[in-house]
Amino acid sequence: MIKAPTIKDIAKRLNISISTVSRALRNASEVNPETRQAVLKLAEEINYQPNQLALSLLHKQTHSIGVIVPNLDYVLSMMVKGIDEVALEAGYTVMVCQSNESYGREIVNTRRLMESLVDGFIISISSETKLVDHFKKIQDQKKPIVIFDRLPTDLAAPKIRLDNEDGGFQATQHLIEQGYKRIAVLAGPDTLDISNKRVDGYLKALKHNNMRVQKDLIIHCDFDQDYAYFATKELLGMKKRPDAIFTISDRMAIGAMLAIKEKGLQMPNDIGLVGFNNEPVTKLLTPAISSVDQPAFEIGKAAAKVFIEMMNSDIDMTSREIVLKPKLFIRESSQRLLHTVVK
Amino acid sequence: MIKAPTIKDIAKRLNISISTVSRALRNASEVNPETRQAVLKLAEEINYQPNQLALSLLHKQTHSIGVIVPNLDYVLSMMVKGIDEVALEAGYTVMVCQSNESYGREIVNTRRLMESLVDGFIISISSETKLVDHFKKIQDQKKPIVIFDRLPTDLAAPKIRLDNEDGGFQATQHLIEQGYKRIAVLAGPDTLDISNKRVDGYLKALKHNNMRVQKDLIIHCDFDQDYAYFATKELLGMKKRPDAIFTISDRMAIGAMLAIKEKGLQMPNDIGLVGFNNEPVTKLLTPAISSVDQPAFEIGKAAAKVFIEMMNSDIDMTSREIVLKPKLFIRESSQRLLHTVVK
DNA sequence: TTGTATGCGTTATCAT
DNA sequence: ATGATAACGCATACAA
Repeated sequence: MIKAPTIKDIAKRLNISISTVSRALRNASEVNPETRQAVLKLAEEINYQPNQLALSLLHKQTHSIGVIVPNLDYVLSMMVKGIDEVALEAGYTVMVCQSNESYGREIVNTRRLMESLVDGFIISISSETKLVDHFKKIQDQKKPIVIFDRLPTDLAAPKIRLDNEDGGFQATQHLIEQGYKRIAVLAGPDTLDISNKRVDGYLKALKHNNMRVQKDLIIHCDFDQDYAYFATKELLGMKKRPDAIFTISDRMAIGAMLAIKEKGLQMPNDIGLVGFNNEPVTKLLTPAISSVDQPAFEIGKAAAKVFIEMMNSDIDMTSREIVLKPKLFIRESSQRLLHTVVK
Repeated sequence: MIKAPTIKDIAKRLNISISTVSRALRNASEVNPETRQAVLKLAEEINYQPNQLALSLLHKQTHSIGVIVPNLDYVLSMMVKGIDEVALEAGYTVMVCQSNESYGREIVNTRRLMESLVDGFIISISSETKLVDHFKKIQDQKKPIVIFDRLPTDLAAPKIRLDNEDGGFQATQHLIEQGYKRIAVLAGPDTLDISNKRVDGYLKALKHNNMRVQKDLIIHCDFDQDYAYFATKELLGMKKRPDAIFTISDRMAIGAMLAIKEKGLQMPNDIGLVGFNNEPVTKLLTPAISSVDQPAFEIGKAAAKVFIEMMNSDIDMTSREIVLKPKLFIRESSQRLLHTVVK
């Protein structure tokens, strides 16, 4: 390992002081033009790169953001892309760590990022995470945290999220308008707010239409496709089976779809199906699956913008909450009326 | 911003020297047990965290790896997961940056990561990248680079990759065995080795079966689904249209599939289709698409392992090349014989 | 057992 | 216009 050249090396070879070199390099204050030229030339020659570690130590800033996400599925990777976009623009480098939906892993990631380098965090929590002490420790060190997508309870930090309740409402309302009467919902883990909010929207839609809520049509399970498959099999085995299913992710919708096909039921006539996330795959399946689209890229961008703002100002933003609207894309799996009922 | 506590603070409050504090904290050498207890207690109390920046500056190591990928699609995000797994285990933090298939962006990412923090790089190049000067600069600074997935020409670095030629061969050989006679290939950008190698495999299979190569059945286009769609439309408009298509990604296979369906052709009878990557979606489509699976997670793990090895030893590994084997998954889109011909 | 001094690479302050 | 020096937080060789 040959040591990278430093200003000291330049100073030595040019027989001038390191302060002069430093100044010449940064075009600061008064430096003899000839001296500067010489410095610049030599720097170029030996491929001098300032040591950012030293600078960071000096300025107590690394210009990097730690992003912790539970996974890198379609939606989250779009969100990360959004974060990346804005961060890069603002001169920040993004470090992405996956918690793999594990609380322990999330703690490790947090510590590693925290210990070392980042100026702050943009976080979407794992499905296992209930306690947020590891995040509070970050804040104890006065580093900013922005929360996006999945919200923990009990953390004073700006939040950027989808209007999940509205998403659940739109999906359910649509199914109701299509004449479905017994609508089941495959919800995710009940530890997650995105899960619960979408169910809230579902409940709200039922209420809005004076429909009765049936507890046994609300299934909490993992986000996993397989879980959804088995849960759907159960649902379809009921004496009075549901005639529509709203799943809070497209992965789950696919699991449900497999179970439905296996049972020999036709979508949308025998049963309706609406997913969530609007993954590209929904368009490609037969039948194409209706799905609630979320502006993932925009959510990521918004999160990064708030982060940058926090870094650049001292005003308290912990109560800031930005809510973006979802949009339902109606496809074959749920459209059994040619003309949607307009109310 | 309240300043984070340092050993200096501890030393001051305990009226001892910072070196003693330092030693007590790290259980190093001889320290009076009482002194140590006091230090540990206070450190705990004020939530002391060592400043890794200072340590990094001292040791010239950050224990972080810069990973640059063109995007975070299914395969690459699996690979990154593999890298993450091994890196975490070895005490490294992974910084992921996306180049978005842009040469310029890749340079920026490289510089940012390089300038600041990482001990080395694990890289898959963008489709635009032809020159690798920005990578050579890294090596000039004696930081290790491991290349995975997509290989640049002209860079002396260990490489972990799929046997792409074998993948292309398997796919084509299978189509031939199914009796397809005019097999087209939708190749990716001809700047990418993964693209060219898969085509090489295609050519090899044709030759192996004494079939004639037809230049106009080899189409180079973007990895994009839309490009594949239009390219397929062209192919199907030919006087003597192909009776099978091998696409070097599943995204492209989907584009091809849409064009095929639009034309009213049936898979696998009228036309066969084989994709690449074995994305989960291939199983779900109608018909399910045959696809060449790559051990993405394993490739990522292997890349990280080599990286760690490079960090821990001085032996030259630049000529090391690890090649993992793909595996064809045969599904409806290409299987028109009930029993595969065994040769 | 503990303290002092130096260095990691850089910038900023104060002299010269 | 330029140089010397302190400081950032820590580890360590050396001195006591």
